Amino acid sequence: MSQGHTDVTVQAGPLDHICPLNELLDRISGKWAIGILTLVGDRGPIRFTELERGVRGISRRMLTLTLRNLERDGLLVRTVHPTVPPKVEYSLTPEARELAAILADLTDWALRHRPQVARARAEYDARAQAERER
Amino acid sequence: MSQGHTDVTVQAGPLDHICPLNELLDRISGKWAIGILTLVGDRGPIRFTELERGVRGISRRMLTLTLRNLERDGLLVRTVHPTVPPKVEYSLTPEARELAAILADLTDWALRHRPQVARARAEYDARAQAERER
DNA sequence: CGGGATCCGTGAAGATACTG
DNA sequence: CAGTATCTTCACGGATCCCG
Repeated sequence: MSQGHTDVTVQAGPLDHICPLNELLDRISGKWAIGILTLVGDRGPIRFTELERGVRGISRRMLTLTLRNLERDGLLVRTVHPTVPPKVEYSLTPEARELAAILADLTDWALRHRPQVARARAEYDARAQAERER
Repeated sequence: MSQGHTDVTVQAGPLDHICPLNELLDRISGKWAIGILTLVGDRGPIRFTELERGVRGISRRMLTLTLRNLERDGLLVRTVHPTVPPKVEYSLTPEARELAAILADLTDWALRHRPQVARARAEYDARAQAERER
């Protein structure tokens, strides 16, 4: 599964900080991109306000910015219906649908391992605390 | 690694819907976590300096910080060999191995779609430019 | 309704120097 | 070798107001 994928080390060309890992990170990092992609994937074509309600805690500004970036990268399609009041819908491009599937796996992983991670964190903090008191 | 606290209500209620998505993001966001997990997964037990060379562009400080966070979350195991000079090796925990497989899929996606994303970005920027000049 | 513009705080990340 | 310690910078993201 993790067989054929690329080497992170990429044999030392001086230009190789163009590593695709960082490009990927620029795409899905930020607090909101994954959540938005997931939601758009689940709810099909979805309106701005629906997204705003669906992604808990996001501000109008960050929703707009994240949508623009995803659109710019060719992951989202923005469709404007010239009605009044305006109606704008967002949907995934085919490539983004592939990505959304992987992100679903990620979310699944997070769900399954949530308790273990919480426990590990508590133990680590407890040990760190104990050492500080020695 | 979330910054400005969205600070959800302290009360436990129906509004307490803190989806695991954000927890996941805290875990793998940051510029370096994915790269490190991938590299540790590929190279098995790996030493600090090897990581420093393998992850291009990372500073000593950020490597340390990211390693500590991953260890704290129970994704990495840090093994100290009390030799001289010191030797420290990092390896994945079983849960992290699952995660690394998914991250490999992600990296794969990034590789496969790199050209399309670049093209989409160029087109978007061109259109934006054209509009600004109208 | 679906944004854009602006101001601002804060944490992520860089640079540099030192250490057991 | 494998880290700490400090200082600084920067851009992410929140809050607020405005607009077609």
